[in-house]
Amino acid sequence: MDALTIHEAASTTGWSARMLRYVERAGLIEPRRSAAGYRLYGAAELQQLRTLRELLDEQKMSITEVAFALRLRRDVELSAALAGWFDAEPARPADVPAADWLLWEQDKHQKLLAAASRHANELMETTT
Amino acid sequence: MDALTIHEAASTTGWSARMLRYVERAGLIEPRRSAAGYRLYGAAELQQLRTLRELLDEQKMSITEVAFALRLRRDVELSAALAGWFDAEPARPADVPAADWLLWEQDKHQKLLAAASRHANELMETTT
DNA sequence: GAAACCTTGACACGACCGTGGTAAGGTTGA
DNA sequence: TCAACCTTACCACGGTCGTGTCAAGGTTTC
Repeated sequence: MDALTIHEAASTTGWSARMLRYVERAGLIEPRRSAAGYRLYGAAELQQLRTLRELLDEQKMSITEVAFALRLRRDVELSAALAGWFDAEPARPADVPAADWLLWEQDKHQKLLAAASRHANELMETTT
Repeated sequence: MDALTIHEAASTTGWSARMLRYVERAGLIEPRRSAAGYRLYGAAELQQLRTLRELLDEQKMSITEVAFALRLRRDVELSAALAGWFDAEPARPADVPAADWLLWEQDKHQKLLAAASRHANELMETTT
């Protein structure tokens, strides 16, 4: 059997069944389903549920914030857009001549995109 | 003068003065202050305000989400904790022998931390 | 076939988010 | 000096988050 139903998983992890469904809808932990549609929590999911609780407590985060971090990690375009905004105006290094600014920016974004897609590829490889 | 007061900045960027204060409290755009405490928006801040609006629209994000992304980028411990959680259980590559798992994880985290602090250093250099 | 599970969907409710407004008071400039 | 700004600190209000509960119906087990 080696997989728990939702209330069993709830009582061994300290979450409520309601919250397990909520965590699933947030995209954080999606257990496999039985033929009839019952959620089946394996050892991996149980462990993730326990560490998720620690993560939320210790880092003072919310479930939606973890979900957003997940979105950030998956959506390369999004993280590139954010990185671009953060790295923009606030204090462009005075030693970079203004004419080179655009190129500098473009190069940085290029590197960032390359790194991001490299990471995405790694994920693909490890999960298949 | 070359710096705008809050209502001027508001009308040229399309935000409301109220929202400029809100964006500031979120830690996203913190204009310098005059001797009397008036907010002074320079060209950099105005540009960031305009691009922030595009960022929110195009990527369908909220101000608090951008604020969280900023926190992520600044708090290395936080991003390491998140990366650790994401990379944990879900599907550890079967080809990596279980005994090597811990080392593999540690190495990955080490690289991540190195990259993060490298990035932090870059930020330091460019902003000083 | 009945008890004890599971499913999704809905209502509820306090807390916070995104906004606007207003009040009480300090600053600036003609 | 006085109008037109600015500041912070509140009240308000619809929307979403985190959480519980309940209803209507399918599944598993004895």
